[in-house]
Amino acid sequence: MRKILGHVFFARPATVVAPDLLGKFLVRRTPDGEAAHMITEAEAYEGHDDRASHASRGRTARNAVMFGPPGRWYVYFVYGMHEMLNVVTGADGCPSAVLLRGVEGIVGPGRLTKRLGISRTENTLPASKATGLWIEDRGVRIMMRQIEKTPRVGVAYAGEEWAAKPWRFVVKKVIP
DNA sequence: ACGATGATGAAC
DNA sequence: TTCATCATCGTA
Repeated sequence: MRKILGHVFFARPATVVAPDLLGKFLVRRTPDGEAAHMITEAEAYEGHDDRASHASRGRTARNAVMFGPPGRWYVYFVYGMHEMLNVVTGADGCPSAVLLRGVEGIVGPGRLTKRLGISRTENTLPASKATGLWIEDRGVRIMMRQIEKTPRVGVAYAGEEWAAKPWRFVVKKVIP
C-alpha cells in the first residue's frame, strides 16, 4: 500500500493533519537516489488567531505560501542557520501549516532539513513526486494511544494561551 | 549555559 | 536604515 498524499489530505485543519502525518513517510529524491523516512514528530500552526504562527501578523513575503492552497511546502530560515520544513494545510486562503520536526532516526527540525538536503529552494513548491519531495501513506497505522501531545517548542513569545496549546504530536517510544 | 549567524519585521 | 528577535543546534 503506497499512496501519495495530496490536496484532500492537507485541506483540513493543521491540528488534524499534524497527528495524521505521524506514521506517514516523507520521501526525498535526489540525484543520489530515493529515501523514505517515517514521520515521528509534527507541530500544528493554525490560522491568523494563533499568536505562535507566522501567519498571525498577516501576509508577508516570507509566509505568503501559507495563505495559498494546501499541500505546498513552506520552508523558512531561522536563527541564521536552520531551515524549517512545513507543509501548508487548511482551505485555500486560510493560513495554517504543520512543521515537520522529526522522522525515524532524525530528531529536530533543523537536523531533518540538513540531512535530507532541504532548503528554501523548496519553498512554495507542491508536495509531489515532481518536486522530489513528497509524503506517502505506506500503510503504517499509528494509534491515538501511541501519540504523545505536548505544547509546541520555542513559542513562549506567543503568550500563555497559545504557548500552552497541546499541538505538538510525537510518536511514543515503544517499550521493548 | 551560551554563542553562532543572517533573515525578518517593526520601529524610527 | 537600524535593531531586537527568532517554530535551533552544537559545544561546554
